[in-house]
Amino acid sequence: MATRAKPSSRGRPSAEPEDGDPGAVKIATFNVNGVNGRLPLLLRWLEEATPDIVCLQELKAPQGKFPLGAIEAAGYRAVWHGQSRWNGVAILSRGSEPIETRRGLPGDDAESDSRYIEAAVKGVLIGCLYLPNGNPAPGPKFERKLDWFRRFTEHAATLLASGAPVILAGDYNTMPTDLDVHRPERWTDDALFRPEVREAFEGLTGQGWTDAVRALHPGERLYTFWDYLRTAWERDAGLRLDHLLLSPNLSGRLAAAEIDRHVRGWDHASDHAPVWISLTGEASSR
DNA sequence: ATGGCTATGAGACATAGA
Repeated sequence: MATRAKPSSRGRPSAEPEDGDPGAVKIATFNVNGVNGRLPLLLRWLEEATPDIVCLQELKAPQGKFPLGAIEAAGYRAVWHGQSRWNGVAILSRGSEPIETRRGLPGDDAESDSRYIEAAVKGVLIGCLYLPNGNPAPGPKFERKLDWFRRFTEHAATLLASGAPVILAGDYNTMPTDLDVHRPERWTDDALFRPEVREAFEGLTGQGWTDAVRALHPGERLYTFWDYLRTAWERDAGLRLDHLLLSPNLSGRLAAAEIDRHVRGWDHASDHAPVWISLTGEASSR
């Protein structure tokens, strides 16, 4: 391992919730950057972390090439929305069947990328998203990102109005604040950090959603992504792009929120690390 | 630093990622 990498400093292997709450639920999001190429690492992490619910992004696999057999052998059922070569999202549930409630956003058409899937899992509604990157900005790709963000925000409002307990988890391709960027002054014109995108994120959370990781780590510099280029991992030159947003009726159950940084240091890693939260069981509300 | 790396599917490279 290179000199300054600190994969275990904040990133000890994720543990079960330590409060002895039998109803606790652990929910994770992980941009795997290729679910088949990453399968051994994904299975290793699932066995170590034992999340109850997992949102995956960037499957980079068509619908028929999702590795369902290996996922089921690891104890998970799954729904997924594949696409050849790029994008692709999935929701995994340990020991129970996710009940798919939607694939794609309102306003998508037959040509749209596979970037959203939604399912009822273990008493919560899970929206799993992969928001467009948007670079280069400005330009048509950036406009498509903003349009996707706008339609997603409209859908999020509909979900809130339903009164259901909802978690919107995935790769938002958005650094919400300066604390989420290694060198913010270098990113001001980038599609991941431009004011329009940060404002879109603020508009979304302004509906009442809780950015779970930030809520439990205020003021802390946090990253979930480290580029393969320029020894970004070894220099800890990262970005926080992967977020779990909680509806107001879930925020009181938030018990832990962590980034499994050490997974980024494993051989053949994704450029993203898994991010997870745990919710207390409903019976043990505090 | 329009540089560097990694993934996919097609086809002996192109394209996207962030």
